[in-house]
Amino acid sequence: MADLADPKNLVGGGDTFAAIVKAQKAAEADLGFAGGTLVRPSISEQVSNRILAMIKSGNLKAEDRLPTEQQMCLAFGISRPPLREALKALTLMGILESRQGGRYMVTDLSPTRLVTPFNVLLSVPDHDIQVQFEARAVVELELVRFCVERANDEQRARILALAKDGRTFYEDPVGFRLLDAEYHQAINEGANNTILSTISEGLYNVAIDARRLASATQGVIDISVDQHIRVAEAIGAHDATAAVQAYQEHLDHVLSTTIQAIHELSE
Amino acid sequence: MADLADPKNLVGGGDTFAAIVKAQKAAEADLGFAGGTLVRPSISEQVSNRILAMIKSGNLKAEDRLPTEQQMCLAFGISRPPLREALKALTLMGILESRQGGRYMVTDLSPTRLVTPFNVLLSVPDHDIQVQFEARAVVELELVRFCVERANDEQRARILALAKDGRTFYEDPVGFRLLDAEYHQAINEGANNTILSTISEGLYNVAIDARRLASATQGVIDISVDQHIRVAEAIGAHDATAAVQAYQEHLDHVLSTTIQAIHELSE
DNA sequence: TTTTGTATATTTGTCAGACAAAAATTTGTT
DNA sequence: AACAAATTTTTGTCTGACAAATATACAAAA
Repeated sequence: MADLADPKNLVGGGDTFAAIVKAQKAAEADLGFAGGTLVRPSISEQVSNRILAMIKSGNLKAEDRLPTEQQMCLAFGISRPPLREALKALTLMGILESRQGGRYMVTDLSPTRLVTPFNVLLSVPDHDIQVQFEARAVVELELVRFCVERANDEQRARILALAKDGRTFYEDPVGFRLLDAEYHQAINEGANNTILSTISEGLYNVAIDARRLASATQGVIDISVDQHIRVAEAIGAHDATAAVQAYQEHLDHVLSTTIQAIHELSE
Repeated sequence: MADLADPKNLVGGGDTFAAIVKAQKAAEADLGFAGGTLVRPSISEQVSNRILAMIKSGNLKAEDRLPTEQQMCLAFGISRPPLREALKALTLMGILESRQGGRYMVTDLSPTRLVTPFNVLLSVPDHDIQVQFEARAVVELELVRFCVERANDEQRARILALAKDGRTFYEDPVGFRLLDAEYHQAINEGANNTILSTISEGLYNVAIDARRLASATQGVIDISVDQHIRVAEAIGAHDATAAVQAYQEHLDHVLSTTIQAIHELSE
């Protein structure tokens, strides 16, 4: 028990941090917590709500510059720490942005920024690969279908160009993953539904660790590139059925290689 | 160098992207990827991301207690203000909670809690609502289909019972919304895909403000109850086509009444 | 006149120490 | 052993200070 309180054992970074959490959980497992959440809002909470209210009411518009911290402290009648806690919270939510030496600014408030919470939703770990890919199939197949219906010629051309660029990366898994992300993003943009796109990106990021394994396997990239091109060509030809079918094959391929990579890892 | 970040410059050129990727990789290599060194964004943002990463990786689970601020300062090698900025940011996002004198804790991470801080900003124009319902249709129609395939008899019975219970609430909008949430959750459980269920719950909670408006309107609840029952009966009869069709009609109905309610509000 | 480089001032980022308020823990009493 | 009071711990807030990056003003050069 004493070692938990000893600061020397805590220095060194995140791994230590996680160890503390686990040790304390083990030590205090039986200490329950009553659910009575009766709290008066902290100053930082009030301030961030007031700033949000200003944005909602139009007193603060997108791209507006905020007063300096000093002025805001004076205006709200508080000190810097709680003010900064509020500003930082809004910054992390994608509502404000700041640069050292510069001033705080309201972002463009684009829908893409504001649907960020869905990415947090998906950050809850779910190690069931099948469930993950089933969810991806539901969301991404529909995105492909929308893309066939809605993408303009420029977007179609970009998707095809990105698909063909994949040939450059037959021997470069890291580069291919960057291209792959760009390719999927291009399809999402063509589908023109910000919420579904954000969900898709979240699912993609959840699966990225597994993908790192799979894409290092010989021959996986070639097949993926071919499938990307087939999907892109079907999108270019406005053929929804073919695009969806090709994308389904792609997902099946990624799923099977991912499972295989995981099995090989555990041997 | 700003042109590298501009997507437009990637459209036509076949291997433009390849060059950029290689340049980026070279730049990243120069920076040196010593995992422990924290340099680029502000400390509070880095700490926020590291805590989020711990949640994502499972090192921090829902309802876990965090170390004290002092211990975390030592663990991360930083001082209190930036640490508190990070903790407060996560608190306002509904990921952590704190009580003065107590300790920081991870919340239950329920979709409701995570979505609530954001839907202040998500409830504006018509086309956003269209996008929202389109996303709901994609996810929830597939959940209904899965539910038809996978739910056991007990789950089907529960769904039908909840649907019929709705008749009790013809004159009680508040009670009906509670029942409605339970009904949808029952379908989600029957579908047996945790990720899609989480997404569905998140979308449901984003729309709940608008729903409050709509469900206060005369005659809306009766129609919803009828549609709920039709969906439930189709699920009970293992008829996927009928269930999906009935649910689609339900979504269309909710969408139109929601838009109407918003329009009436702005007059 | 326009451009460019430099020096200054402003502003955010981070640190340190201190105290109040609320909760958690320990101690004392019955 | 159970309950109540006192002590300790922990978060919330304040003040002051300095470093780092940026914005600004100004002077010099084309």
